[in-house]
Amino acid sequence: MPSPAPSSNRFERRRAVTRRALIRAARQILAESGDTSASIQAIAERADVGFGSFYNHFDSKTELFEAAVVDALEEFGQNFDQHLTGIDDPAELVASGFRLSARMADSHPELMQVLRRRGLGHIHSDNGLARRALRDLQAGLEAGRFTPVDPAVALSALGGTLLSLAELRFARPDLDGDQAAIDLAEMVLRMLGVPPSEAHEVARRPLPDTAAQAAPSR
Amino acid sequence: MPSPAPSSNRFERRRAVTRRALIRAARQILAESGDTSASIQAIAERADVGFGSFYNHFDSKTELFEAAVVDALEEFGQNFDQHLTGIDDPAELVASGFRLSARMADSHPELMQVLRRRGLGHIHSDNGLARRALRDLQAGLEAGRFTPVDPAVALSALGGTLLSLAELRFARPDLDGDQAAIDLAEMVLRMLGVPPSEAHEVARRPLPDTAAQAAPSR
DNA sequence: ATTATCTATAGATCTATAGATAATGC
DNA sequence: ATTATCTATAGATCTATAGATAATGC
Repeated sequence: MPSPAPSSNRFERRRAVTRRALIRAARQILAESGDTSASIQAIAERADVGFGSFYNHFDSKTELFEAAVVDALEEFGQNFDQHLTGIDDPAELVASGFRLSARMADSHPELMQVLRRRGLGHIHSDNGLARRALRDLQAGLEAGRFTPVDPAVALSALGGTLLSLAELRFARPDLDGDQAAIDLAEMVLRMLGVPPSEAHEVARRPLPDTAAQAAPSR
Repeated sequence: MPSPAPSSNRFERRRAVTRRALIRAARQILAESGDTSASIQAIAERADVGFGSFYNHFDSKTELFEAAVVDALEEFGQNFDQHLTGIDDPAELVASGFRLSARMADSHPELMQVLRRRGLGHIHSDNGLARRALRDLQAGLEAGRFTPVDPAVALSALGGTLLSLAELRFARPDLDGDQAAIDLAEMVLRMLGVPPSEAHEVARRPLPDTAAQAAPSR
């Protein structure tokens, strides 16, 4: 869906380009104002696509915006894979993912805004971010690193705190974002059952160097 | 705002009735579908109010829906005051509030839906629910019951987990709601720094009997 | 021949306002 | 006399579709 369609003929590729343009426009709108009442005409214009083309790809605006959110969460998840390879300890994975997300408020503001505005409804759906979070949580539960609990409950707690961190960055720009992320990461670890002293240490382990990694793309 | 206007003359009272009718209609819409693109005409009709009256009270739909959310959160907070009087331990207050909220998914579904759909953006604003949460958190921090942290960060974490609990109830109706609330309350206490064994105990203290209290109002 | 995009447009809303109606203040 | 509500409506969108245009498949 986000990839340039590894598929066959030129028709399909052209189609995919139009679809992607629409989704990208929808993502921008979600990030900038979150106002999904923008007219289909305005969206098509922003995507630099003929008005009628919209109906070749989506039946309704709702459908388009849903696809845009899923697309953004997929990219969000891929960012994780890109930056957090090589970390084995589930507790460290969770804490690092948390802190990395906070930094994405600066490095990928569009993704972060989409998460903030639409993430809640996708905590328990299958998408690039939730899928990865659930995987890490389950690994931690099985390894005995976290206190046993229904994985869906753990996922709720993790997702909710992540969303609230995103919101915090916007409601209180005066706070030190990195420090707030560390504090919340430590709290999340305690929440999952990591002993307090250990949570304190794990949440402060150096992050993989984000700057050295691949560019933000697009 | 929610009270019948302790004010003076009949004009003002009539005005307040119309305004309340509009807010109530907006709350219903937020709870039922969350679709804020409902036409002003449809909203006025639902409120059983003349179409043009809308403009006597609000400049835009956005303004109305904002007012509706604040109104709902105020009622949410009042519900807390009603049911949690007499609890002194901040940790128990937080856990009980959490579990009480979960029950409100059944007893006050409209309030819960409004919280779920619009709560995130109000975690750090002054409203009936956040105000009370911040007060309890600060009491716990000052009493040394919670691990020291910026109150705004603690509020974020508490608010985020509460929202995610609301979402969990809808995404996974198969789960035992009370049990999930107890589990999450326990996790929240650990997150705030209450020692694990104590968190386990506090989260399971009997709740004040909700049934015996005053009726849901209106 | 097939398929996607684009332009133009009909019909259906929807918003905001003007002006009439009804109710209260003083 | 003042104020709020209500009804009616003009003007401005907005959606969905029909039909023309352009590009590729075979």
